[in-house]
Amino acid sequence: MKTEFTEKQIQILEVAETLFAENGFDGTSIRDISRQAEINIAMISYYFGSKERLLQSLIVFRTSDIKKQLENLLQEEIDPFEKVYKLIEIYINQINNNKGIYRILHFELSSKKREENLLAFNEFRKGNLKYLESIIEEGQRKGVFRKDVIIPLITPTILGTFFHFHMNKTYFENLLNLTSETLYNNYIKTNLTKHIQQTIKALLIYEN
Amino acid sequence: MKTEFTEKQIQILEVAETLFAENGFDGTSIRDISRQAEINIAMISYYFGSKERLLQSLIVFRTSDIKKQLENLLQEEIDPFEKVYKLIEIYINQINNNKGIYRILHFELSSKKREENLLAFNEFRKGNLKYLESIIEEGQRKGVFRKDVIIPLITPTILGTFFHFHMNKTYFENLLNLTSETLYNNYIKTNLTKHIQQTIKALLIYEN
DNA sequence: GTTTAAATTAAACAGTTGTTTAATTTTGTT
DNA sequence: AACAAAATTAAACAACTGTTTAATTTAAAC
Repeated sequence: MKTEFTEKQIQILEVAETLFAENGFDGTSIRDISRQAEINIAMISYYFGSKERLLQSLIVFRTSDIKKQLENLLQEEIDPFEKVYKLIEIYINQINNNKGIYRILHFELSSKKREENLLAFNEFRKGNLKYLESIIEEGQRKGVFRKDVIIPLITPTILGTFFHFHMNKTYFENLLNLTSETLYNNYIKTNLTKHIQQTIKALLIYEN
Repeated sequence: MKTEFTEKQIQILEVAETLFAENGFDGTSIRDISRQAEINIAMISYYFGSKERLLQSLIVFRTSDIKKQLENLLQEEIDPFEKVYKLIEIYINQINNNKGIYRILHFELSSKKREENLLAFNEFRKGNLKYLESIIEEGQRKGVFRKDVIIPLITPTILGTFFHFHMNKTYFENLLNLTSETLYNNYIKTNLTKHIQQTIKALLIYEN
């Protein structure tokens, strides 16, 4: 799989990202993409081979630097609480800044139809889980976290909360009076992030 | 909108539910549906008017009894913790028993393309939020819950955690060695439900 | 300036899409 | 049995799907 792209290819990828995110993979035709990217239909097959492989290129193009960020976090000499807080911040920022591709990943890759294309992404996720595990185990060794947390279920709570909020954007904009894009993004960066951090902290500390 | 359906219509709705859930709305053709339901293509237009209205009928057909369950819960004379626990159980059971339609709702109704069809479902959600609010406010009055929880963000944590787990079924089956459908469902009913209950309880109690 | 490769194009390809038609069969009522 | 309404059918509709073709234009190398 190629990992570098020309300007023209990036132009196509960016249009594809927008349209896939808005209308889904099946809901977007390569004619829609070529029209909006102002290129000939044949260029998509010419550059990427097929519509399916265009999606795969898009995934490679966008999911790259979160791994680096997590590696850096692991090295930092801060207490476990701070680390968990920062981990949550990294996740939310990363997804929030790449809403398009994560919406696509969330949608298209969770359907049975396209499970085969999932393998590389699964490895990515398992890697991320390793980082979370080592942070939590460090906190457990230091005696500040509970010992009976089910670590693999923490990710669904972090990401699930965020996704559920974001996937129901219109509903929450309406409910919380977030009348502009800025207000919406601010709400995510402050209230929602804080809510998730608070939730995970409480879960890691509270003994039943 | 019709709310009662004949046997033949239900047969079509059930096939549509399965296929929409598996392949998405755009990924399913009315020929796929008619083939699997063993009826003529024209019958779908004849009964439902269009493919779009078939989806709307399906939503009406499936999202009906959770409201009743929540109303009954509200009347019960049990302490706030128990009520929250039961609320979470009701949600998870309801979604778990109607995986198909909730997958469709989660996917199709969160795309910009179909936001117009969402109005009725939004009312349904706002109603559900009212029930949650009254349970939590009761707990706050009785002095057992924190006062600064953002109630509208609790639903994303409950539903988001569950959805994220379920939407990534293959990944978690693999990760947690849930080698059969029974094991997977048991894990949801025990571990995942408990994790969510524990998380929300911790959030409602723990003071920073 | 000529040659060669890369980029771009319009057109055609063979299928599939959702919907409608008009004809036929089945069902229920009298 | 005769009639009307409802259910079902195959066929056709025009529009759209992803992909490929062969011809043309552009760019790079010499």
